[in-house]
Order: sequence, then structure tokens, then C-alpha cells
Amino acid sequence: MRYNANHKERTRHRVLGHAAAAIRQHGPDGVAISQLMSKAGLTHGGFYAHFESKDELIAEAITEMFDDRYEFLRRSFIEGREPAEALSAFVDRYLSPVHREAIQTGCPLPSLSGDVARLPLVARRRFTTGTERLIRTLSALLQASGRADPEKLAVSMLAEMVGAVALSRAVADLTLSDLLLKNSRDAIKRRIGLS
Amino acid sequence: MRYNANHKERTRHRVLGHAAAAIRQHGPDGVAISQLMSKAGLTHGGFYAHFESKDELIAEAITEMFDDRYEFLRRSFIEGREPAEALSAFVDRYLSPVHREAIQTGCPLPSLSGDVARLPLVARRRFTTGTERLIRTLSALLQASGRADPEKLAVSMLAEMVGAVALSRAVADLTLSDLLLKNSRDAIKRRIGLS
DNA sequence: TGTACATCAGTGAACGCGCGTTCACTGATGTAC
DNA sequence: TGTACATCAGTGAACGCGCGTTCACTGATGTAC
Repeated sequence: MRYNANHKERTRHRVLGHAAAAIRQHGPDGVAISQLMSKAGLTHGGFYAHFESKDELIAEAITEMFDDRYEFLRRSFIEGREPAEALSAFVDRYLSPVHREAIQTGCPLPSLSGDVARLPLVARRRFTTGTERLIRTLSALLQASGRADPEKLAVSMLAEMVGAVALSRAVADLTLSDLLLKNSRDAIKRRIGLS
Repeated sequence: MRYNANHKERTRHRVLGHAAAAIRQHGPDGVAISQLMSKAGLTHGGFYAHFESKDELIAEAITEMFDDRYEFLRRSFIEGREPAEALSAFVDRYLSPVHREAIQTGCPLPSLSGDVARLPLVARRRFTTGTERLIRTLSALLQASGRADPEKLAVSMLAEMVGAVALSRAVADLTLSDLLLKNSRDAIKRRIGLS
């Protein structure tokens, strides 16, 4: 079968989308290429027409996640909002039960930082690029809303958000899980002067 | 071969020690029973004389890690120190390059929270128990050093420490990695009045 | 004290399974003439 | 306009491998008599 010009690119992107979701949900080791391809409506053999190896897929999927989330952050929080208001809404959302439950589509930092530390350098570099961009974005918002030391504040609040969400997902007690989110939400908003 | 009374218990504990290290280093999926047993000087078949399944091993190993770390915290930081001094030393250590590098023996929270969210309930419960104890311990230290809202402060500082260490390990840029640790060290110590 | 037997931590071959990867093939459509 | 051929995304059988788990067995030592 011959397809039109962008058919291959669209297929590749579809596989990447499923990979990005599955990797966050089940971890890099928990994603099998055959399962992934059948989710994309294909058979496993076709995988290697799109990717050189599973490692390449994982690296590409990590970039995909960060790009996705960055677009979401810009469109849903930053555009058309005052910086302080954007920050406040972002923190609320990040530290919400909705985000805790949305592992497949949520921020890659809480779900993957543990795994990424064990991944090949290619994957770690993609992860680093995405993290740096998020830090820069938060830093710019803090600066625009007139905080001193915006970068320090950005790094500190991101660390706390990532830790709180990661722990809230790991813990088997819903009360503690909720408390972790709410507590860090309050602490961060107080810290950046938004409470 | 017949062995003396506590021989089996000692073997079990030895296997558990290797498992606790390997699980933090390579993740639960990255640990193979045959490799684990040969590290302990045994063959893989003997595993099932000590554990019902790999899942049981992982759950037991998680408890083992937390117990280990709790003993370390008590002996190396709390005993014979003023509470404020203990807190300060603990934060310095937790957010140090030494701890970042010591994945095998370090705190289970940054290395395993992502994986634990995907593990069976037994493992998640062990993880929860360990986390609660650490929160209680930090909370008690904060209270003893006269801080208001010690529990809130404890949960918030733990979240930030966990996030900072997890990210510092994932990131492929040493400058950013160091910055993450130093920045949260400063932020937390300022927040709990120890800077 | 000496002998027969029971115990049981540990051995190592074997199992079924799912994995990542390879490869000869397919077949609808674009291109050349 | 019609025919022969090239293209190449996708197919599906096959590969070697390592995994978790099972199980018949071993053999040094404790126990019973």
C-alpha cells in the first residue's frame, strides 16, 4: 500500500503519543513494543520503519511529553492571564487530585525522574532540556510578577511540586495523599506571595 | 547441609540487603532473582525457600530500606544533638552530592516513589508506613526546636527534598544538578529558620 | 557409644512466557514509457 | 490512455534471550533408639 506524503509522519506521531502515555503509566520497562504498536492499530514488525530501537523511541517520547505539556501550560495558563494569576492557577492545577490521577498525560517530572536516572544519556538529555524550559518559564512568570530571586524561587517551587506529586501517587493512604498536595499548594503559594 | 538456628534468617537478611540496594539502583523491574541470589552467593532456586514471590521480596525490601534509613537518621543525626542542629545536619546531608550519588543506600523516596506508584498494594503500604514515620520524625524535630505548624513544615520540606534529589539524579547536566541541591538546601533552611 | 533415619537450606535443570529485533514478503499506488 | 515496474509502510513468522517459578534431588548434621 502506498500512502500520501505525510502518512508516515502521522503514524510515527501516533505511536509516539501512545508511547508517551504508556511510559508515564507503566515506566519504560513496562512498555512492550508489540503492545504499543497494536494500540496504534499496527503490528509490531512495523515499528522499525519508524524508530531505530526502543531506546530511541523512549528518548523521542520524552521530548514529545515535554512539548505537549509546554503547549498545555502556555495555552491553558499563561496566554491571556496576568503572570501572578497564571502562576497561581498552575500551582493549583499541578498540586490537584486531577493531576495526581492523570499519570498518562501529566507532567513527566514526578512520574519519570526516578526512571530517567537509570536511562541512557540520550533520554536523560531530553529530560534535562524539558526541565530547563519549565524552570525558565516559571522563572519568567515569577520575575514578571515582581518577585525577587525568580530563578531560585522557580527551582525551589518546582522541586517541591515534583516531590509532592510523586509522593502523593506512591502513598497508599488517600488522606495522606491529599494532605501532601494541599500542604505543598499552601506552602508554595505562601512562599511566592499568592496565598 | 544442616545449619545452625539463625542461619536461614541471616541468609534471608543478606538477600534482602542486596535486593534493597539493587531495587533502588535499577528499579524493581531491573532486578533479576538469579542475579540477586548469585550476589548473595547462592543459586536462584533457593530463593523460594525464603520468599513466596518476587512481589513479596520487593515489599520486604522496601521495609528493609526504610528501617535501615531510620536507624541511620537516628544514630547519625538525632542522637546527642539539639533538634535544630539535627535538622540542619540532616537537610545538608539529604541535599548533598554524596546522597545524590548514593542511590543504592540512599533514601527510598526519591529513587522509588515513581516505581512504587506502579507496584502492588503490599509494596505501596510498606512505602507509606516508612514515609509516615519519616514525616513524624521530622515533625517532632521541628516541634522540639520550637517551630509553629511543625507537621505542615515537615511535609513541605520533605516534598521539596524528595523532588530536588530525584531531579538532581535524572538531569544530565552537573551544573543544574548541583544547583537543584544547593538551591533547595538554602530554601528549606531559610524556611525552617536555620540559615 | 554407634547406627539408622529425618530434616531442610540450597542446587541446578527445566518449564512457559514475553521481550526486542530481524527479515522475507505483500500489495496499493506513484512513475516511466 | 494503457502497461510494466519501482516504491515502501506495514505484515507476521522466526530468532535468541532472560525472566519468574517449579521441582526432584543433595548431603551435612541433628535426633531417636
